[in-house]
Amino acid sequence: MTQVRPMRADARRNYERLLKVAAEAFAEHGEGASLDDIAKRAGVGSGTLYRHFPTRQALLEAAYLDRVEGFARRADELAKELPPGEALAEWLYELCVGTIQVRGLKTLLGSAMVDGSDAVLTVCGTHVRGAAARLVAAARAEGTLRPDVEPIELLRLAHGVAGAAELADGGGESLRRYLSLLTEGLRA
Amino acid sequence: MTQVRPMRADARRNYERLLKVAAEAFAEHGEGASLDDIAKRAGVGSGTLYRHFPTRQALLEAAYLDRVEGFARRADELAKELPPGEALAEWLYELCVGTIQVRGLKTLLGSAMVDGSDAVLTVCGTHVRGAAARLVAAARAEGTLRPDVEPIELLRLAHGVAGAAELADGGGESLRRYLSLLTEGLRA
DNA sequence: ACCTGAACACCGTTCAAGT
DNA sequence: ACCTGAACACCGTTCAAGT
Repeated sequence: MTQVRPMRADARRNYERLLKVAAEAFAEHGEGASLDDIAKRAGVGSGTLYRHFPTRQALLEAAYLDRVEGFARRADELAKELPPGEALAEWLYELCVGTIQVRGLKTLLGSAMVDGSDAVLTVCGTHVRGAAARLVAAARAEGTLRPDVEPIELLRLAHGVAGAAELADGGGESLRRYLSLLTEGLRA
Repeated sequence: MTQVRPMRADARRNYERLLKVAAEAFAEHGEGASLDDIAKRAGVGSGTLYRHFPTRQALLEAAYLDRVEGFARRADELAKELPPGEALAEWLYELCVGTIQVRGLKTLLGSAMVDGSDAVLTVCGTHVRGAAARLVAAARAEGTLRPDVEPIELLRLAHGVAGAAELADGGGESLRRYLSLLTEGLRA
């Protein structure tokens, strides 16, 4: 393990300002938000932004890390409050709401669900996959979930359903309906 | 109805070259393909591109119109060959394959499925919604499809599932599985 | 009527100069 | 060690000048 030296005071200040501004900007303008604009709003040269976050993806991940951790914690909360099947359903619902409401989070969560060799060990991916795995295991043991469905598949399908609901009403009532269509199936 | 005067010969030539080049460019680089590049490759000034297609969306729609019409025709073919439920399933599958394989088509089909007041009467939307409506009506009459599912909902869900499959393996084997999970449901 | 391409505004990214 | 901001390349869009 490499030692992480503490940042210089000004660097740390810039880093945190960037994170805060970036979270706002991505939420407002989506994942395509202007990086130059983020640097300016944070009162920082554009080079500084690139020093801290070499790619847009890195900034996106850092900006929403706490939110993603929130989802992971929420999974365990729900697991205590509800029977496994309902906990899983509710968690997926809340995940979808976040996906739809916070522009930029969709891309981030999506990239945590791709089967690309490198993206698998992304911090964000670890959190969300872990949480899903715990909920799925419980629901399986309870016997309410098809035993052949993998956690990651569930995450991807929910991600897709969030997209479908977005097409319908930009995240209004249809989300709950579409999620229930997924769990119930389409057969007569 | 407004009379459509025939285009001047050079205009028509440019129009068609633009369509051809645009279809290639969108397929290769996705919906974000450089418009300037498309104009150059078509041997045309950038202003000419904007004259014919005032928005990127307009160009996208024109470039893939024949493909979308192809999907509509395919729906009727399948309706003759297969029992209604299977025809619907197969059509949705093929639609998803197109969505995944031809970059740019995803955005176009997606915009044909949004519930935005203006997008409803888009040419592309009319085609694809009409085809879905016919297949759904038959499957409903046959009794294999939940009677409360609207055609447009099915299109949106399939679109979402295509996205999910894209996350999995970029459009390989998982598409069939995810579509069947949707139709079968997730319950044990 | 239609086309061209220069002009403008904007953005991402790099890097030499500064502290 | 870190920051700044000018510089470069690229892109979308408009519009005056041309045929």
